[in-house]
Amino acid sequence: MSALVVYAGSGVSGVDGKGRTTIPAELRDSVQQSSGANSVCISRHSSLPCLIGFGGAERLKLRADIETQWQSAVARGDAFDRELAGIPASSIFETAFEASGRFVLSPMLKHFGRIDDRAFYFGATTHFMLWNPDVFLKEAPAAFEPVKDELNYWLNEQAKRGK
Amino acid sequence: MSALVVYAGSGVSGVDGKGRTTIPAELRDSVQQSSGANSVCISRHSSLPCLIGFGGAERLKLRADIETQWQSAVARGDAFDRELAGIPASSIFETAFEASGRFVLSPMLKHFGRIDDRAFYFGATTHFMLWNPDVFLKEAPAAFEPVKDELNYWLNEQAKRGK
DNA sequence: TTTTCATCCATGATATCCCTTGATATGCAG
DNA sequence: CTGCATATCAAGGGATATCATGGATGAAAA
Repeated sequence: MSALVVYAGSGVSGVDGKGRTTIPAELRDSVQQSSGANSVCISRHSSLPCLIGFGGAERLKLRADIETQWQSAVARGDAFDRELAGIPASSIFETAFEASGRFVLSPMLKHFGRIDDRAFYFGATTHFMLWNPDVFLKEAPAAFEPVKDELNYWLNEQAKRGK
Repeated sequence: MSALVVYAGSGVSGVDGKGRTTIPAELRDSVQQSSGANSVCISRHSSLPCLIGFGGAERLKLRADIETQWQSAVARGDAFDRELAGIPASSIFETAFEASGRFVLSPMLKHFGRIDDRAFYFGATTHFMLWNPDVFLKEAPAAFEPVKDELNYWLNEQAKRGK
């Protein structure tokens, strides 16, 4: 484990009545390499109405980063509240996914990620994001403009194949 | 791997019903030398209706760069948004090609690159470009004028050989 | 018992791999 | 230079694996 991986690729996946959703294959491979197992970490985004996901190595990295921030703050003589800094990472949920890449989105994650019956997955190099497609098109910041093109492509494809 | 190479040479290659296309031999050698493997990165161009390509493992380098930037930002006490920094690299697609140099252009890349049943490849030193021949002749900026001559040469050759 | 939840199996559609083929390029001997 | 054998090229086709998803099974909780 602990390999440096790249999260890339995108796709729209369904979310069924049980909250089950499938991570697109390309992203799933990255998550597996990062975790060394069939396990994915999902977390609320700190400011945007979406979820973020990554493998186990990234989670450990977040922990290590806090130590680094603390040490360099001390070295500069700045204040750094390690307790506060650790709170965001505490809402990361790690769940197992089956061989097919499918896992259960808890009702709470669905709530905070505003996920309904479809999820738009896309890699962002160091992690991946999970949006409600409608919310993404309407509310994602300008920096995501090229990714909106991708989503529109997928929605078009799905429409062509009859829903 | 990771050698400094020059992408040069040009050619027109077919794109079959499965989206399969062959990188011309000369360019393929550069890609192999650059990546040390049978892997190529393809990406949308940021402003032109074409695709750009280069050796594989480039994405991994971008990820490593982001980590480096993050670390030095932390050391200086600066802010660094790792999430946003990862977005541009997310639209680079890495794919393996077979020994013959053939790989699959995903439907999405075909869409954004406006590729139909033929692809015009040409080296541009630091990378190579991939155009729909018709689009290239009609819409490429003036700077590509000399390259248009090359394309016309290839199209002439193909016409002579029937088809 | 009834419900809940995770694991396992089933399925149709699609993509990936590998072998083949015809055309062209290259090397070498006569 | 000519002729032939070999290597390499681009492209086609088909068996097989993988994808995403729907549903069934079975164990533990309510």
